[in-house]
Amino acid sequence: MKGATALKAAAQRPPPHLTPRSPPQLPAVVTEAARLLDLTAVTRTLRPGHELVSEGRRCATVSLIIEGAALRYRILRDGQRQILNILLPGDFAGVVSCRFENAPYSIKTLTLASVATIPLPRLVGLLDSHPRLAAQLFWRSACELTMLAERLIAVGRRPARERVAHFLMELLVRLQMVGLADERSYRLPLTQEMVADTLGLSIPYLNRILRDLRDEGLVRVKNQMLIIDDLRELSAVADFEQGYLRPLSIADLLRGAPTGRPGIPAGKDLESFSG
Amino acid sequence: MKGATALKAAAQRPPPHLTPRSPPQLPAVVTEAARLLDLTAVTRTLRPGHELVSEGRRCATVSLIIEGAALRYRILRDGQRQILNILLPGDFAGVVSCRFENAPYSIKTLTLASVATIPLPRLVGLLDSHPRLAAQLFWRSACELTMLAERLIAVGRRPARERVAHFLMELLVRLQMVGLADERSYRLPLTQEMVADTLGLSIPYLNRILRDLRDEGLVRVKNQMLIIDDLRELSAVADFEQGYLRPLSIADLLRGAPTGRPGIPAGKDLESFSG
DNA sequence: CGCGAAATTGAACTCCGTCAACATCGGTGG
DNA sequence: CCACCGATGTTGACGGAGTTCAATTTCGCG
Repeated sequence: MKGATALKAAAQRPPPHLTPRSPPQLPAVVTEAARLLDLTAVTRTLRPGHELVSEGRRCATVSLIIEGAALRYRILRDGQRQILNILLPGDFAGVVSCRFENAPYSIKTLTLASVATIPLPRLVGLLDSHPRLAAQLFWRSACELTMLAERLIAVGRRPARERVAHFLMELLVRLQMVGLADERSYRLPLTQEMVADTLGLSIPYLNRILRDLRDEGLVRVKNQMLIIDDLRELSAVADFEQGYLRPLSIADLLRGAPTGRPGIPAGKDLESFSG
Repeated sequence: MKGATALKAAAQRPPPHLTPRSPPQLPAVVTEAARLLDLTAVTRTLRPGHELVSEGRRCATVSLIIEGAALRYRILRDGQRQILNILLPGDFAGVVSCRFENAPYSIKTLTLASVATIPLPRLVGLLDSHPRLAAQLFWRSACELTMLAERLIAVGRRPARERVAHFLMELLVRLQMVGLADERSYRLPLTQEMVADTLGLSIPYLNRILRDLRDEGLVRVKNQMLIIDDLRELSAVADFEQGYLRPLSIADLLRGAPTGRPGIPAGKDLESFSG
């Protein structure tokens, strides 16, 4: 699982967790950034629960998630937890945290995961020597900001029910984009506690909402599979507009208008980075 | 107010609104990014309420805030508003929105403001030709993400009172960093409605919290001046750690440990970008 | 089979939103 | 200089969305 070829290998091997329905593809990972990292990063396989970044400590590396998922979160003084985002294949962990003397957040693998880790000084060097990488990462950050903002909107102003529906829809689209979800279902390795901590809700209330949605025939959870029975309705309940997950290609930024349909984000950019 | 020298001029001229107490300084703005933008951007003076970015429309320019303040927000289907962040001098507006066919948010000037606007294609070109600019903007985005994340934590898991205190503290530090606040007071051109929409609270409840804080001798609002009477206590109530507003210098990222104290962020980087 | 984690449900409670009225303030026109 | 007016600030009463606490069940896994 170590070595410089792990990135490419990952694109051909089925992820052990977050098992895909369709042929296991990791589209976003095959890009300039990933290729460059590939040359200098050390790829490891980590068990679930491995702490990639520890709040309060210096974070000196950045990791690209190749397979599996991770959570970025903060524990408050009263013990409550706020999960900030869910990292999927193609996302970076540690970019945020490494800018501070003390990492403001923790990042922990949710599943068995393989990650490519690069020392911070080396990343800085890469940015210096590969201008296009820096620009790509910059533009990617805009998408990451969008996802966070959308979460803030949901937590700040959406009622709990809408919030849950929105979250489930976002996860569907994000997982679809990395080939880990089919048309209307995906594997959800999240406990209800995690979902509650993501959405700023209590566990019992989240559970009730989930039951309501199930009773109304919108979604079901079987094992860890989430099945959306009424996509249209769930999307309506969620007030979900998937546009914010579909950035224009960087090439399109050069023109006044986009070339192709924005629905297909050219599959060229990486996903997002966190931590 | 137009022309290529406006940026430098701004550093010597007192901002008409957001009046500074100490000598009017705009430290963060004097950097590589600002200098480069200076060459190609058009600097304008905008009245309060001018919409820099309109939700749902294509955003084809990015603007650097030189003087004044702006708000980035979303209006929900039921008419509610969530303010995502407050843009201060040194912040960019539109970086996020311009990545999408339809801008996901609106940005509106809060005060009289002067902004340097650059067409998106030109910015893309600059990133291409000036690698260090891209890297700087990339690292800046990490700070922007941190601020958003911190807001999400507050809205998701902090009780209203703590949330308000935290917000007031954050504003204090941010304004101090651009020379617009003194030791424990600043001018706050925000209505209570805006603060409520920032923190996901209702106006009456926010008002009550403000009254409580005032009755307890923690803060006062006179005219539009916010005066913190008990900084220690407010900070404690807020569970406020200002570290997340003080990134390491990019130079420090090259080493395992920082060179100077992180409390002084080398004053070299730009602030944040939004929209 | 048995154990700990996670899911589920109920009941009581409370933080915070909604609604509505009123006060205050800055500006504007007479 | 005063009357007026819309926007903002302030307060009270009430209700409800969501939390807390606690118990029970189910599930995953050894």
